Amino acid sequence: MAGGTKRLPRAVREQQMLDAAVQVFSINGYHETSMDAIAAKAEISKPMLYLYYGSKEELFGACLSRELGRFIEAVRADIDFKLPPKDMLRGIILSFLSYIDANRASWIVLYTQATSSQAFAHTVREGRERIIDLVARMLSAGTRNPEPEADFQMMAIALVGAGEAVATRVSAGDVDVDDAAELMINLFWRGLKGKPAERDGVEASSAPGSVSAHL
Amino acid sequence: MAGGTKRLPRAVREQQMLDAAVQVFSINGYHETSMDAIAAKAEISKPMLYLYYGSKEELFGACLSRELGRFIEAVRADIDFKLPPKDMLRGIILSFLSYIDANRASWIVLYTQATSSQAFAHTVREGRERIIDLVARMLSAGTRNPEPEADFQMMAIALVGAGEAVATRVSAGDVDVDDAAELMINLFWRGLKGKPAERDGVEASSAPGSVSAHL
Amino acid sequence: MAGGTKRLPRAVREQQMLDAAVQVFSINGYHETSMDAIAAKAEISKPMLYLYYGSKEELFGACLSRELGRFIEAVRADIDFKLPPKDMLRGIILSFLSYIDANRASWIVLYTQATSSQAFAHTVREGRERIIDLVARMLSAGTRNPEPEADFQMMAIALVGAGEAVATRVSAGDVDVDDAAELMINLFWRGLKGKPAERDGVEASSAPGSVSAHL
Amino acid sequence: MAGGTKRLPRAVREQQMLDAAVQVFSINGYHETSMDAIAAKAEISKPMLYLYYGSKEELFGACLSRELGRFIEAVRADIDFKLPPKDMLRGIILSFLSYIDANRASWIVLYTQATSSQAFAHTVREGRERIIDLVARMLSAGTRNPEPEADFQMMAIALVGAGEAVATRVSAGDVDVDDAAELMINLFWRGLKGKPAERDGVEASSAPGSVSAHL
DNA sequence: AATGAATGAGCATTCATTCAT
DNA sequence: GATGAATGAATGCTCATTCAT
Repeated sequence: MAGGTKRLPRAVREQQMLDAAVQVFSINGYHETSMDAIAAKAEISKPMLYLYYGSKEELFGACLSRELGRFIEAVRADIDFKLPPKDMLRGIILSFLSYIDANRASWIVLYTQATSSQAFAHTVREGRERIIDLVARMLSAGTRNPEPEADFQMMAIALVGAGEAVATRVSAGDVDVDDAAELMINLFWRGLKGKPAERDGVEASSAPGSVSAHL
Repeated sequence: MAGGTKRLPRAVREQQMLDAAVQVFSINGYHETSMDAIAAKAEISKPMLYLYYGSKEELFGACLSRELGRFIEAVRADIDFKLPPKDMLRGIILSFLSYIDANRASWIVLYTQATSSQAFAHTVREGRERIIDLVARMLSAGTRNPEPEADFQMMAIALVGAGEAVATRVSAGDVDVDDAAELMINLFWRGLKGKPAERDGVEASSAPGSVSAHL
Repeated sequence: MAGGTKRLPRAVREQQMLDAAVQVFSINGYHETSMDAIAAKAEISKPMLYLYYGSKEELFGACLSRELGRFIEAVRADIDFKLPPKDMLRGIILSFLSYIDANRASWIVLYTQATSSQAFAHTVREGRERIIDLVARMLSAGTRNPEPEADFQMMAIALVGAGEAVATRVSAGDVDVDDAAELMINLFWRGLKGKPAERDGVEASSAPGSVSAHL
Repeated sequence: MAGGTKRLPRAVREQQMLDAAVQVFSINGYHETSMDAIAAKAEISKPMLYLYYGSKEELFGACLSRELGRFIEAVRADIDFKLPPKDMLRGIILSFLSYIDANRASWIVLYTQATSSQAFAHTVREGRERIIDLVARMLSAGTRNPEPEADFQMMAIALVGAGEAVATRVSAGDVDVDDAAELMINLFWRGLKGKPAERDGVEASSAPGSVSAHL
């Protein structure tokens, strides 16, 4: 009734399939999703899926790549290396969380799914690495001292990890993006020692009410 | 005739099975692991597995619970709420990372696996929540001001997320536990504004060479 | 109703399966036969087939081997190298044709099937080679002169080829085993030059009525 | 736009397709060959195949017929019923083996393939029958006595069977055509009783060195 | 208490075949 | 005349799960 037996150009079908696949995979997970289900969702026949993507694994890989690419692009595009450090940090955190908030179903779950099967561990790891590198570069850009490269990398890992965790809550609808972002910014900017009520400006590490004073 | 058919007390059998299951699950993942493989590893018959655990899902759930419990217990046991804030932070981070370092195969992979299937999302979320609560309470313990409960919760989420990300690297053997711990402590304690290089003592937020000065 | 859910020892089931498989394969051919069909015929479930034989190919291979073995054994057992040459020839031809006559469905068709898929060409070739060697040895045993080995081999190939062709007719019910055997014996014994009509004893190559006299 | 879409006269296309089909079928076998593969080899689209031949089965049938026809024609053309019997025999054997030797890929394999699927058993049987009739007629032509028709038929079956077996070796490159032909001629001409070193002329059934003396 | 034997149900994958252009 | 796009229908194979012993 809806779609049916339309003759579509290759490129269109590809996206149609990927859209359906991302959707179904993200709901049921990789293993629990059958090619039948994807075909049904895409309103095409199973052979088409195989014709275009070869196998379930490759199809998932294609989903992963597309989503990964979009995500990284979105984050990268929002970074302005000319801004002051803190604003850069704010920018990347907001970008990160916002993207995921706007693409919950697809991204987080795909991301989650992908980590479970060794077959995709590689792809995900690579994708995450790119984000981490981005963040590490940002950290590195904020300083002139030759801090050890490895340290920035490690910090980036922690930051991104924190971001993912918070993002998961965001995507689950548990928390508000802006609140979460603000909190992360403060947390990472001045640490637990100087925290957190102060929204900005006053950076007194000994400000009254700071957690650090007591923690 | 004789071989293999030992009559073991229930409790022993249970652990024997769980040990085998954890091991196989952690290597191959939940879906890629067959009950046959587990039975073989445990050197018992499949019906035994079903007799004791009812289903694959329940068996995995049992693995998850046991490992989760051990992990949380290990971390909790290492926290001393009477220590000064920073030492508490150091303690929990070290405890967290050390445990995972020592139990890589089992824990991280199980953890990873568990997140992929909706069936276990609940259990994992619950387990993580307990850790987060622990951390949140720790944060809360460090202050007297009535900071909003939710903020501590959020911070804890970020902290634990960072911890998990770093732990993954630790368990992969990519980084050294102590180095990672030190870096996290500094990062979280004084934030990016503060200088990570300094190992301790000197907490000057304006110390030369601090990342914060430039980032 | 008939077989059902009996618990049979491994060895029995194996034969039961092989019997069914040989039967179905021989009727429909390798490719046209589905594992479902075999399972149905054997009155067991498909997983059993896989448990016992691993794959369709292996199952067919097992059929092939069993039938091949039986056939070769039957022929070999009937050869008496102490008999006079012509009697040996008669013996092997009769044995060959009789076996096939008595096991039509299974053997010939299997034989035919097997040649079609490259996967089994090897096995069949090997089996045929054993028969050919047997025949070649028989030929060789009848002479003292050092005829070139290769010549006996070649002759054996021709003989066996003729045997297979005739056997196909026998198994198709087109001709009578004894008539066919007699004719082959005469043909091969004295060649086209000799008279095929004579049943025995009189071997006069110039006997009136011999084909050779005129062909 | 330009490439590949040549408008060819029907007859040419038909041969082009058949050539491709024969080639692919002979390499991979009937079942293992997909229409896609044939279309690709013929450098046309699949619908063309269906337009011209209706179905895979019919296409294969067409291949079979063409090759069968060529083969029979080749053999028939080489028979000269006016030659003396033995020369006729020599002629047909040489013709038979030579044709196959020169057309290995196509013929033997097609032949082999065809026998496996019941769908073509008929066609092949018919083709073989024509060869057998040819040979039977030749045998019959060599004699004046009214031997039972059936006996010539039977002998022809054996002869052709032997021929096929030897031909298979020839086509496999295992043996030389001329050697094989010479051996077959001798074998069939004077039988095992009077054999085989003597190339010709001397037909003494008791010639020294003959297998017959001892076999 | 313990297991070898057995299966229902499902899933990825492949083709021969056909429209719509 | 020629084809890219599309599919219905099978089929091999696996696995969680359960009896009968």
